[in-house]
Amino acid sequence: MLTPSNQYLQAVEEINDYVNQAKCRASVSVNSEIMKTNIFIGNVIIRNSEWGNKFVENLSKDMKMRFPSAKGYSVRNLKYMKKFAQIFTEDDIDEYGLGRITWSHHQILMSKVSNREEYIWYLEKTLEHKWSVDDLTSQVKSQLYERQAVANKISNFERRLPAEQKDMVLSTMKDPYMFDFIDYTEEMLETDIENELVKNVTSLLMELGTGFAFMGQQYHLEVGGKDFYIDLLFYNTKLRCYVAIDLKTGEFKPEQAGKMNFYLSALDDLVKAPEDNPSVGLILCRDENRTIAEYALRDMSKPIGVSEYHLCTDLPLDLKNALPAVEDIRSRIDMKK
DNA sequence: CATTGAGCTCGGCTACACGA
DNA sequence: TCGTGTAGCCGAGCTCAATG
Repeated sequence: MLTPSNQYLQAVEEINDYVNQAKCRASVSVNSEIMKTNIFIGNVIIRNSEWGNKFVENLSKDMKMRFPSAKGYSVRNLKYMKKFAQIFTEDDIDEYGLGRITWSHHQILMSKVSNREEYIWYLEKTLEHKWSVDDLTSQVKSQLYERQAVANKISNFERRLPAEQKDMVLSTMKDPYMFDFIDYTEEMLETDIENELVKNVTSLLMELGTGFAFMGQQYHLEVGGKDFYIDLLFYNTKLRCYVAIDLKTGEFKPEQAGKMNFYLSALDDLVKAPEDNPSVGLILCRDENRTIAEYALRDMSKPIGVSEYHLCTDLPLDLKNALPAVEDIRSRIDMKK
């Protein structure tokens, strides 16, 4: 076989890119037409349905009779169309790229998100991170919007990071973080929680957000002949910087900010490459005292943020009591044997 | 060819809203 | 107040494409 020349490979690549883009444009345009149709049907429903006239139910039956092979005329779906038309107009399809996510994504957003701004925020995140319907469902359930977009986060990023990095870091940071994937018991120490997080590193990275790569647990730094260890160290490929995480089981204490400041100085000197952005620190605690945290961060020279994290046991007490105990379930299983 | 995952549609259950 | 309509939530089952 002939060795393909660079020019040949380039030509193949060029065609490949064009075809892929064309496929993508075609599916977006087909999907946009579906959205357009859904808004149209939705508007017809809005105009005609009155309380008690069973318009949606009858329409569903008739459409199914007229188009026996067509799907999507269930009562439930017609109601989604009605809701869709109440939220968006035809012009919004292009403006917000409504055709770039599937109807199932829209169903999730319609059923779980009440305000339009939040809806559009999730839509943009879905496109950005290429979330599947299930990904989107779990992100909406974890109230990502409240935690990431509207949360009043505690940090000194505003003053300690260059403008172009600041916004990206702030939009990456969450408050609180949800570590509900680990099995928490009351007697667990910081290191136990940390070990559990590392054990479930896939879930941890998912919760931290896109671009995070795990560098190590108890990351070793040697300064002035002494050993120091960073709880968890990550590199974020989008932010192009190291992210050091310090995990605390109690409430936030001011000295933790000083310690983090020291770690970040060491990290910037010893590990950071010249082309990397300044390293960022994140102190995670069970309870953030906003006033203390804001004071403590004010005079730190390095960019540091403070967030709370929640574990699965942070359930309201009455809910916790309503759940059966492990022994309870076990005894019932034994009974069945 | 079997398996797996994503997307899609549907129906059951339930709580709430409406109006006679 | 009560019967009926509406909407939300969740799981089942299906298709289709990718993968080994």
